[in-house]
Amino acid sequence: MEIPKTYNPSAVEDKWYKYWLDNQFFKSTPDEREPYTIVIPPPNVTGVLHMGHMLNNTIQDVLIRRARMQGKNACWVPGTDHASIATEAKVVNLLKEKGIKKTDLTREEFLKYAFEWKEKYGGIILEQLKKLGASCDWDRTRFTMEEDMSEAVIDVFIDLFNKGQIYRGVRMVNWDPAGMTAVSDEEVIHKESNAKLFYVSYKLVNEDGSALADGDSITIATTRPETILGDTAVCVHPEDERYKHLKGKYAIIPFAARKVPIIFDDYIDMEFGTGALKVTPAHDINDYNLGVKHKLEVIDTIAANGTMSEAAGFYIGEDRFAVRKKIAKDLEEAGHIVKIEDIKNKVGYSERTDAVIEPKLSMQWFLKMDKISKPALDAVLNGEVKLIPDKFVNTYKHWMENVHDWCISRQLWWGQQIPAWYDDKGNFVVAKTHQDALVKYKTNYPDSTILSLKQDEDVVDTWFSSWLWPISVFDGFKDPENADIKYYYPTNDLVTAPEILFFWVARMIIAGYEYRGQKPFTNVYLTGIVRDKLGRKMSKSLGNSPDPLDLIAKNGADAVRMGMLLTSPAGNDLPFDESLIEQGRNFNNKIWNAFRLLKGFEVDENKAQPENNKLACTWFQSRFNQQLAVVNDLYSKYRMSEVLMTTYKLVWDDFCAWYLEMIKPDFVEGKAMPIDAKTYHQTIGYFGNLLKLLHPFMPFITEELWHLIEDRKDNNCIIVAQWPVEAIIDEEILDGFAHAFEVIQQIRNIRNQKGISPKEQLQLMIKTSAIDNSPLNAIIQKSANLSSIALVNDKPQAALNFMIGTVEYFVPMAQSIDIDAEKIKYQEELNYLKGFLESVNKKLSNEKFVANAKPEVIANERKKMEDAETKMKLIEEQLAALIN
RNA sequence: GGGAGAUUAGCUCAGCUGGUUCAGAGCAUCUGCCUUACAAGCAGAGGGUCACUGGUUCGAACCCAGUAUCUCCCA
Repeated sequence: MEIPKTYNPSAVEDKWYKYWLDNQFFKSTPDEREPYTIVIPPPNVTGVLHMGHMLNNTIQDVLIRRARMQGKNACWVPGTDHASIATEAKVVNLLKEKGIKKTDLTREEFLKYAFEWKEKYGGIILEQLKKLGASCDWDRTRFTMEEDMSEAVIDVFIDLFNKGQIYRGVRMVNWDPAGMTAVSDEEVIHKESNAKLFYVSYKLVNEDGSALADGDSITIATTRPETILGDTAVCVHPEDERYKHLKGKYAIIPFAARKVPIIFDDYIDMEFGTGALKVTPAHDINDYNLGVKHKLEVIDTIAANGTMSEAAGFYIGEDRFAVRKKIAKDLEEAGHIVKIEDIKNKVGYSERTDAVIEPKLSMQWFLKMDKISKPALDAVLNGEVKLIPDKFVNTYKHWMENVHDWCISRQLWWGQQIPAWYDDKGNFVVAKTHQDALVKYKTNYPDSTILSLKQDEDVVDTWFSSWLWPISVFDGFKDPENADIKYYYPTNDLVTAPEILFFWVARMIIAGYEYRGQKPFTNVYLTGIVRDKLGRKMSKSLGNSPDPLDLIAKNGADAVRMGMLLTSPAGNDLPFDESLIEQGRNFNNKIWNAFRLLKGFEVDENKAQPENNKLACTWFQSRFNQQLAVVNDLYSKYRMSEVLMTTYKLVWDDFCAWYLEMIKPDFVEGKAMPIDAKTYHQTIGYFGNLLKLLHPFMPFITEELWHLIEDRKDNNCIIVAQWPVEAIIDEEILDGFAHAFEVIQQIRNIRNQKGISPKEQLQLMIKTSAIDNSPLNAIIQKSANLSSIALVNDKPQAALNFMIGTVEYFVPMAQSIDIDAEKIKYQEELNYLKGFLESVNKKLSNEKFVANAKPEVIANERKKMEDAETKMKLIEEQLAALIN
């Protein structure tokens, strides 16, 4: 059968994925082996696979596959989260297209639509992960809104409420007028934008309303004139000379004609604007704080949907941004505008709907964070939970030490409904069911005759369910002593993006200690953000992200996986370029062709193993073991791209370029000689070991070749093959070959410079007294295509020379040798060595160096000196010979 | 405004506790090759004032201070 010259992944990948599934290689159940567990960061149920997922899940799959090969019981739990805001927005839009308004539906009807939507589209992203090769235990797939997981969320809410950790309160929240819900601080994206700064004059009056004698107005600066109608004070700095005389005076709000006090507070930045700030406690967090401090009236002039409310008194029902323009014009006409400046400021946008966030006072549920977060802070500081890279520890610490209470309610239907039950007077109890609530209510309010309570309309934040993920995927709430949770928890590694270090990772650690008394995972590997060439984050909205599935279809999953991991050190951004995938594809092809070579060998079972091949085998064995140790060490440090690069070079350079060339049989009269059986079988063994090292990165091609290179039984798959065991490294052999390779490279270099074809045989002479490198001479002879290697005492006539270490080599040349060029070469070398020797001598003659440096450092300097002197002597001899 | 991090070859990155002939890797580039596994390849080569300015030290890419630029987080 003819083996194609290039590797074709598309035929291979689906076949093996199905084979792995059919043989249940991804499946995990508790047993006596050591567990190795990863819970997936559940992708958003509305999501489709993007480059960030690719990176993230490839890393998880690499870790899982390696652990599996190490004989651990590897369990990767997949699933999705319900993403309240995003999903509800999707469903609302879908209904709108059908002509159905959300407000016309009951909660139950709406949820029915939402679940239908989830059933239809919610699993897409998981199917896409399969194309990538993700070896998740799909039987364990979970969803944050499924019944058991939701029950856990409600139980946790009730528990925390009973512990006094959850409270209800009025707070300034980030209101998303499009989503009609509060969002957390972390879900607000601040963007720089161009704005206008309006300078507006307010009339000043005395307490009794009479005009002031001197000057009659104060000018404030604001970017939000539409909030003027909610102003309840004007604030200036107590030290500000311009305004000191206004103590006890009042300002009149335009249009509203309200009389509000001039207050004094050193919060004010005297430099900004006019140094006078209009105070709108209902619509700005800082103003709100001022309002609390100075006991100001709060007038909420903007309604939930972003239009002016009744309380505004003017422009009622009109959108806030329309009103901004309108009121500016009206103020202008009324003579209140002093000037308008262009400025840049930061405006908050909702991560989910992209609407401009409106700070708004509203009644929300909060989780107190001060006490509950303490163990989670300690765990990271004392290294019980490791962040990789550890530079994130600082960020984590800073956040956890300044943590705000967590606003956990959302004004949505898609999510777990808050288990709080109200009577018509606003009294409430927290309970799991209506029945429980009534019982509790009777106890708390024995005088009430009420027969039914109304459940809170809101749901909890999605993170309030996903923070339980590492516990709830193993049913650790429903059945805290079950076999799964006891076996798999705490999990080992979590792989996620730094963006959600706080809203998810920190909170999972908190929940872990609160509910299991244990960390949820040991290592948190924080990936970078995948960016395009211009440094922009790859996102659907920018349209700068290639479709991962197209990339897979075009290049194969193995090539894409490799491309993703080639340049992605933990925590650093990954500037993605399709050429990286090309490199992955080329590498696949290289491996494929190594296989073709091996498969093409004719094996002679009776032929004895030649010395050359025996040596080559010994060398490769040691080289492999040496690099295996490096790889294992790099894995332990989670340096994935370095693992990959090390393996890449081991395969390409050491195995293909050196080893295979050494053992490749000669051609005699146009026909390849057979290879001896021993070398052949050893080589197949090495190739298998290399495939194992590659498997976590390139699962498909390695599985394919695993089966093509040898006949194996059905269950003998590389996915479950044993990871190679570290073995002895013969340093002497490695050094000897390193030296031999240098000699070969020098000879090839000479060929290149002199334009001598690789086919033309050359001679090599080695100056004796040098080390006896003879066992490797045969190898050098073959790889450099030499007719002979001879030992000589003196430099032969008409020969080029080079030095490796302190050994001199000569290559006789039929061609004339440019003596001047040779002289210059020697002279340059000599000059370099002179300078080098000088610097070494300077060190050694420095008393302080000799006194302070470590003994081995000094010994090293001495050796450097000696080596340099020997070399210089040799070069001087050669120079002298040339001149004669 | 506050905090964190970064700056090393054309690009993307390593460089541990300051000391090995210490300035490295991959890609890209250049030169020569379609040599019987692979041109998605082979052989070889050239690229750097380690952002800048000072300091500490016998010795600095590495430690310290300042400056510049960039990124991220928070307000």
